[in-house]
Amino acid sequence: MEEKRLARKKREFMRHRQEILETALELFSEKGFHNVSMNEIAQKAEFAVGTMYKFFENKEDLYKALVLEQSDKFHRALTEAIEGPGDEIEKIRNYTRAKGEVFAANVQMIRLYFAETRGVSFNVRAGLDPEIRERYGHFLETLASVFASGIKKKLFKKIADPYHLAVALDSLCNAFLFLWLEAPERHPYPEDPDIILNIFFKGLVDP
Amino acid sequence: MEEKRLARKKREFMRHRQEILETALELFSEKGFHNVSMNEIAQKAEFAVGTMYKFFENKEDLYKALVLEQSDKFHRALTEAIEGPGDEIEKIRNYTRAKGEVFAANVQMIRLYFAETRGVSFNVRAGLDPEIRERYGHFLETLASVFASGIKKKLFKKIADPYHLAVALDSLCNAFLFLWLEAPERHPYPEDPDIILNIFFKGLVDP
DNA sequence: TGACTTTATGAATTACGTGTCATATTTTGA
DNA sequence: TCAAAATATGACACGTAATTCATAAAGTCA
Repeated sequence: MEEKRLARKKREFMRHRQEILETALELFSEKGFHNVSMNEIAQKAEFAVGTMYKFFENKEDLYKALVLEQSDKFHRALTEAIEGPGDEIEKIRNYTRAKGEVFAANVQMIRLYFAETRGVSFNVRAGLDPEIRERYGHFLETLASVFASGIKKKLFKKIADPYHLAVALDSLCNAFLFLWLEAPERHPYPEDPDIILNIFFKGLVDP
Repeated sequence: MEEKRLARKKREFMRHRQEILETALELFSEKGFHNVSMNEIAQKAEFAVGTMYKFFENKEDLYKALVLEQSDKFHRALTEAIEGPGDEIEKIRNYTRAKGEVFAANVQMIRLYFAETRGVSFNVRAGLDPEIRERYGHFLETLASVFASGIKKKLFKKIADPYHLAVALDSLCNAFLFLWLEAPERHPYPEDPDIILNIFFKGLVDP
């Protein structure tokens, strides 16, 4: 019974922690790290300020936990998409679709995610960047390997280095996500991944 | 003689103002708006804190002046590139080259510029965004019109809406600039714009 | 239920950064 | 050269927000 009690305690602890993270996500994504106070988070999450520090060492720690957790979710979804079945063209298509879907379903995360992965991370003095960036870099490598094998199989023309292709595709997805974020009704991307695939696959001028 | 003196004073004032802006650029681009104090800028620029307030109303005002000045420089260079001579293909090539050149020559600005144009602007509460964003949006329209006329002349295939093409090209440039920023020796872009043009013009799969 | 342990609370402490202003320094013009 | 005007200075007043901790509340178990 001792164990069960501990387990319940632990579960409860984790649930509370999660509630705080969710609240923090809302606030950080709306206003940015420096424009949100611990008091504000505490109030919105219905805890006392002091209680926050039972869950996280300090504000930066809370922020890091949040970004790591979220980016993990993203990278899992994307990796799954390109490691699923299908040939290389299919994988690229799946990746593009998955990226649109995950982001559309986690709008709040988009700003935060870009702020951290795109190197404009002015939020946390140091320490977060490396972890996130490395994970992001690793993911790009995985995507690059899809292009590499597609080129080997002659499915793709060798118009650029595979890693560069990965970077290019990813950046197109990001750019269209931004458009959509600003004016969802006017832009097609997460709805219709072909917008991106057309540009990427077809090329602008005749050979 | 009265006038001349005023002119010299004015020139000196402007020079000092410029020095402060340059120092602020270094610091902001390295650490971000919130992690740089007025004291720090003052010290590095070799002025007293109080003096800073002779040049700028407050910290936000200084930041705005900086970003506006810099983004102006950028947009002028880019607009020039696409409004210069040559057919549409040439213009796109010029734009891609110019973007690489301007950014390579203003490395410090890159982070700041992206932070503001990409909408991850958590830096300043409000007011700056609209101006910069509008200018950026306007610039994309100009670029889009190049694609539109290229399509009309059948120089380009109509694989996407011209505005989307503009967004796509711009985002490719940005992505490659980031790569270069992280590891200049390993990445080609500002040196060799064809990396981008290949991807953009050729397309990955055969028609 | 009541003594004891664990956890939550939020007022108080502490740290820090902006912006001010009385004073010091420099410039100007006689 | 010197007094008046203009300008620069930086110690400090002030506000804000992170973090702590003495105390209150809740939970545990005999």
